[in-house]
Amino acid sequence: MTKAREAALEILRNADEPQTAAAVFQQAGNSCDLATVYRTLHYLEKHGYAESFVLYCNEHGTERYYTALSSGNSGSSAHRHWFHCEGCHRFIEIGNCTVNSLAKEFEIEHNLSVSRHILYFIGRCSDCR
Amino acid sequence: MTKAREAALEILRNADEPQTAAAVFQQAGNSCDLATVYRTLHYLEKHGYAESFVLYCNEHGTERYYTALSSGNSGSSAHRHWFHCEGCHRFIEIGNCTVNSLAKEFEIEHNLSVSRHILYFIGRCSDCR
DNA sequence: CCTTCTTTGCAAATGACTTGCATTTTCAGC
DNA sequence: GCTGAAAATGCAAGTCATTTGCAAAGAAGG
Ligand SMILES: [Mn+2]
Ligand SMILES: [Mn+2]
Ligand SMILES: [Zn+2]
Ligand SMILES: [Zn+2]
Repeated sequence: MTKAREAALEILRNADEPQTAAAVFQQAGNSCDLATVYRTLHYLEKHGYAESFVLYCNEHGTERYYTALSSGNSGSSAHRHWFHCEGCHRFIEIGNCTVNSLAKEFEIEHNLSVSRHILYFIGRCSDCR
Repeated sequence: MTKAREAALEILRNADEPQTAAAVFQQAGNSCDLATVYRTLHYLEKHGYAESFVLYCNEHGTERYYTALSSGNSGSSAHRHWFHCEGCHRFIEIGNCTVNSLAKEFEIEHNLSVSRHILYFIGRCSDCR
């Protein structure tokens, strides 16, 4: 765990919503190169410290968003899903992920394996409706 | 409905899985410009003839995939969700979308409105496991 | 025909993300 | 501590899906 990785992970952990590479870069105070931020996020995801999803929004286009995953080995956090507001572009966490059971059924039905799934809502939050 | 739009929509309707702009372009036999294909897909989505989602895959990177939506006014097709195989990159349709009820609950709980949602599975199909 | 509005082709631009390469860190073993 | 190989980083250039400006081609209506 290098300094840059520790820093990025801490930023994700303290964030209350998914963060783009650019956001992490900025919060890191430009203390390292953007390319390093990208490589760092890849590392964190690959090693189970974070997960990501791509989301398209009219205003910001297509970007990858990252969230911390509580400690690869110890912690138990199931992964999370989010609602994204098209007005203020904030994220709101969606409660318990009920997709796993659906995935299980699908796996059996088709004799295949689902390694992960992506789910998110798009709409307008109470402030922006 | 121009000729190019009709052609693109027909391609989406005949496809048994989501198509990228490049795929539509190619199937159209390069009969029109790629830029036109993009504009056409935007048109189809905006007017309820198609829907899309962005998906990231190691091999093809981040791309937008389109599917036909049975006829904006008449047809009744609820939208669909897909499983994407990381081995052969084929898509398999996931049965009935059970996310709407989840979205409804979320709307009430947070007093907001969910206009759409994105859900897909990633994994390996029976041929590729 | 003629005018006006929309669509298209072509080429250049955009922007998120990736990569090659030279330089710096990290860190295990001495 | 010192040393060398392996891993990480900065910087700059590249990639690639997607978008956009603009002028030419079509469509619609009178
Ligand atoms: Mn947004
Ligand atoms: Mn794929
Ligand atoms: Zn909002
Ligand atoms: Zn497969």
